[in-house]
Amino acid sequence: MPVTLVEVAARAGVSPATVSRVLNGNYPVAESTRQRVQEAVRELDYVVNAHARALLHSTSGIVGVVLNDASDPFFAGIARGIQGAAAETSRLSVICNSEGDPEQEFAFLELLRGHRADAVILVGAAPEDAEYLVEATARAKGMLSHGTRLVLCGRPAPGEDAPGAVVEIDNAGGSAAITRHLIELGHRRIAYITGPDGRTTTTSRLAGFRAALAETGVEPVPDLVVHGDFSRQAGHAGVERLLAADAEFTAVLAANDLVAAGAVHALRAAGRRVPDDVSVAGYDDLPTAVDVWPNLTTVHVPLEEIGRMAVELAFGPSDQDSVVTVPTALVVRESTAAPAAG
Amino acid sequence: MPVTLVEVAARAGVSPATVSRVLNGNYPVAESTRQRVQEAVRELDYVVNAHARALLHSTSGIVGVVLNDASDPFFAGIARGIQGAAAETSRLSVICNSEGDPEQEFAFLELLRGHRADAVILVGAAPEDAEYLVEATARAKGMLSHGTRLVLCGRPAPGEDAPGAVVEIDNAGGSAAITRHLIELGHRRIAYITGPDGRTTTTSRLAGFRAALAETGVEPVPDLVVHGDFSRQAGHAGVERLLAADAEFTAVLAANDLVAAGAVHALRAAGRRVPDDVSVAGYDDLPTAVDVWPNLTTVHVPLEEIGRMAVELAFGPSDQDSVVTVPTALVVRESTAAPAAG
DNA sequence: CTGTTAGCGCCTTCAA
DNA sequence: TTGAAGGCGCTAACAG
Repeated sequence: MPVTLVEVAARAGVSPATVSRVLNGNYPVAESTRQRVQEAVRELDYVVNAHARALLHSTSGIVGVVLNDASDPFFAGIARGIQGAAAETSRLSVICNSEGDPEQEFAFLELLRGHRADAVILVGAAPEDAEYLVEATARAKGMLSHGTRLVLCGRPAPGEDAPGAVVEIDNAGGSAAITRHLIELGHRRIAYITGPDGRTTTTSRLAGFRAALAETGVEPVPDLVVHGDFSRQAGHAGVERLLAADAEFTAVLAANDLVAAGAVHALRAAGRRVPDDVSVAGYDDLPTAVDVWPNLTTVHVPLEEIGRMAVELAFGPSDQDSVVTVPTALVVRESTAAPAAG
Repeated sequence: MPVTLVEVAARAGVSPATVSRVLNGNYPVAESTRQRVQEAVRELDYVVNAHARALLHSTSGIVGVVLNDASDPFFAGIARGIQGAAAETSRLSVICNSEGDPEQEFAFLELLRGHRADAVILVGAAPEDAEYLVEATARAKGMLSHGTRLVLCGRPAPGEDAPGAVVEIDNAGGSAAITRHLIELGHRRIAYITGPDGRTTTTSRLAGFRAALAETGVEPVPDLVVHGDFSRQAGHAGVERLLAADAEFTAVLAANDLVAAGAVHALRAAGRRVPDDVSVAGYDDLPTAVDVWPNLTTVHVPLEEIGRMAVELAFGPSDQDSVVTVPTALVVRESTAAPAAG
């Protein structure tokens, strides 16, 4: 039903080729002809068919983004950066929520390949099991060999031989920094509420925590590490579990700010003051970190910038598959303090 | 560079048409042939070119979503619903952040039209000026006449004659309900921090507030209405302005939860306890509402459901342009209480 | 059941 | 400076 270039040509009394030339502007056309064509375009409200164009160029102007859940503020921040950078170059970003499910992730990859996405950006932690790794690497090679750039964002490369660019977050470093902060304040018994099992982000943040303990000679207490995911509920439940077990701790380090928010909530519900009785620290510096009271001490991760960087890598010179590691920064606010004396 | 159907056909030793039939499965093909074709598809890692297909069908499997900012939890919630519903029918949702700028909004509409989006969903408040209305109505007609369904989501139809389906939120109703809640608690001097000027949502929420005052005979105090936008900063600044002006109020009603969070913050910074000294209420029931302490009394808006509904309207029977109004519900939590005696 | 043909809307030679 | 012709990858007739 939409208007075609031929109709525009007819109306303007020129050939289709001429219309095309006016539209693309990369070819000399007489001023008067150009005027007539542009008028016809306006009158008919014509817009080029992106598909027909994509068919010729075998490029679509589409950037695929696959992430767990775009309504999660972590992903939302990165997606925002991607979308902005993509829009600046007239590209459309297609956001796909995989719900963290590899099946869905692959299904979206397939769909995006069908749409001949110019690039696909995979955002967020990846599963760590071997099966996934093999499959993912194979997929990655498939995309690349079919002309779609692949960028991993917030996850490490699946293996040495896996192609594609990578924007990594210094999770271990940030986690170590915030752990040291707690230790410097005088905390020795620090509880840790983890992210979801078997994801790269969970592992590296936990590793940073442990590294900082080791490095400063603070003895790790296995019972103080409780499992969670990246949700507020996990933080709440984690603290409740610690409390129910009569665990002794003066600080809680959470896998992210959402978890920290839940932890603060549970602590308050149990009558513990934050930070007077227990310090709480988060990760990611999500917008919510300053809604929580007391405002969360956390690790800042430049989400939007990470998204923009991913787009740059996707469309920059692709001579080598670059790996960029984004630094993180400790942000001290109100939720951490020295432990109560005694 | 990607593999084409012809190559698959060559490898399988059949004609392109046969491959097409196997792929689409809507035509009888001998089992043995099918096997051979499928094997070739696998070996070559072939995926149909969605553009070539779209060219034939003049349908693209793309749902365009235009909103202010996908990282804003309000939009994120709706977008999530849209994305889920779209994915269930193998459609790709394309999210475009217009930053609330009509220019950008129109630019995206254009882009999406170029991609022959099957439907476009416009999410969030619309500007109220006449110029925009005219332009928007014209655009809407353009899309429709070119075969793209249009759904407005969280904004009223631009005019009687404007085509397209609409999912409206009962903003005035929810606002009135929460205002009545405050009045019933005993509040008479209620401050109101508005959303951004000249947007439909701002207007209708404010209207609901005023209607409830009128209906219950509480005298409105113009000085207690301060302007804001939908951000935390606005809430903070709004309260600071009220305080600086020595305004007397026992409750603050905010245009949304983000604003309410900022208001709580500013009140606490000024030494006022919430809800003991001042009650605070928000709107939208965003995830953050329960991170704020005290947990926010607010109006629940079923964001994800609204998104799903928009998709249903987009692809449902289009005989008539339906208008659905989504009800809202008061959620009483901890941030509101009776005013201090005296 | 399978192959051949034509054409979706556009752009890019090649000629004029 | 402009027009005519062919083809991008796929599918829907139409034959066989």
